[in-house]
Amino acid sequence: MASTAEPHDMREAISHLKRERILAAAVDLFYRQGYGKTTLEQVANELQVTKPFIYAHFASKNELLVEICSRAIQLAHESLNRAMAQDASATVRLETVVRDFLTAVLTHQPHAMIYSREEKELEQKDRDAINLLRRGFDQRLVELISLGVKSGEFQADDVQLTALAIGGIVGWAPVWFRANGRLSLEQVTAYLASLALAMVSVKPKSQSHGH
Amino acid sequence: MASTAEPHDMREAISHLKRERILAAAVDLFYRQGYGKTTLEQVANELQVTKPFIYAHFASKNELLVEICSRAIQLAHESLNRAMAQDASATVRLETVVRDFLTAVLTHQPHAMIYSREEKELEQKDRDAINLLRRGFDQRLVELISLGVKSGEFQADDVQLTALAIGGIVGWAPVWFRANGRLSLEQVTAYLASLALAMVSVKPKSQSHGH
DNA sequence: AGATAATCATACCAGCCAGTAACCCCATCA
DNA sequence: TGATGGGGTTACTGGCTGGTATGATTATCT
Repeated sequence: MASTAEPHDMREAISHLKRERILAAAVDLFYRQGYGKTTLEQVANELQVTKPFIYAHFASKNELLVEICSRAIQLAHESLNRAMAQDASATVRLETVVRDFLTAVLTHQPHAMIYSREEKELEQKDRDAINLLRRGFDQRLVELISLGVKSGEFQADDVQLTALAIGGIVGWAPVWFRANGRLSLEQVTAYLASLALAMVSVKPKSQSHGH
Repeated sequence: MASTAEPHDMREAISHLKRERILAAAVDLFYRQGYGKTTLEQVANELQVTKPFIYAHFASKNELLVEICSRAIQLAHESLNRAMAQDASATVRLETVVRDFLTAVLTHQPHAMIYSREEKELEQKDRDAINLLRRGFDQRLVELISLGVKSGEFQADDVQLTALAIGGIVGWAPVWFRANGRLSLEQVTAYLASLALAMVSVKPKSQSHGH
């Protein structure tokens, strides 16, 4: 009787594992080829299985995309929540937010790219739900910058535009970042965060950004 | 006999006009629905014609996309050339480059968005040709910033990353910009240009950004 | 071991849509 | 008014691919 519980957990764990594998393969192919040019058979081949295997775990090709995009946003939001949770000056918090958020989108670069590229391929309702989250990011950034302006730490004539500009630096990073490039992920995020601070007129604490 | 020349010009002009109309309709639909979800019949409907009409002017659906993406880049490059041509300080030139470039991508917002979204849908060689141009933009920005650093106008520990950050502000703008939004295009470009200058530690000439 | 059930492959279907072939209409000329 | 031809439509095809019905294969339980 004690043995009946474990197999059930096992089943669940295996099923979960398979879902993850499928998603990983899909992410890889969608990232490299684009959603439209990727067939489910290619995804299956990558896993050495066949199409029905995928349909045993996902209802449709579109569901794969939805799951990938949702995760992209969730990851971003989690990092945002962590960064915002700390109780510190607006300067420190903005620096942390940019760094953490950049870390999230760059460590999950394919997810981020797929989301921004294939957004239009989603069903309407999925788009709406996801875009709501995006609005949230910009909104929180606005609030944070406003806070810094009020406290006298920041200087910004237009907090909205400033937030969007910072969003641009972050959102564009997955386009050009290469994991094995000249600079490490930490160096990139640190430097870009300092640039974000410069946009709100925070003088860089003249520290080298390492090498 | 003098009448034979004009009709030929006419023919050409008409053919050109038709191409432009087709492209305009395609841009509109690709922008709103995405390339993958848009059928050529929809494009034809938009123009009150039928599919073969399109094929009389374009060899394939893909050729439409290539043309649109090429134009996006060409427009950007032209504005870049104009801005770089002037003989002025690095500060003035960077300000102009960012403004002009932003103006280009925002006045042709759909082109810019289609290009960045559907890049993967292009044939390999088209992608290569177009991406070559993009590299050029970043490269020129790097050179310009380096120039400003040498002249003492700018301060930037890493000119490459700084250029990419500016590229991010510009490249991301079409994502959120709304033509009938709170701020005019001129206000947006002016403000974002000032933010770009702030990133290279150029103090804003404390001027209001208008309303 | 034999029944049962879950899992995945084989084999297939159906619809959508890019691209085409054949025709038609109308303007322009003789 | 009849011939010519180019521009456009109607009507079609063919292949690709998302999705599925069926069956083989293997694990699980009695």
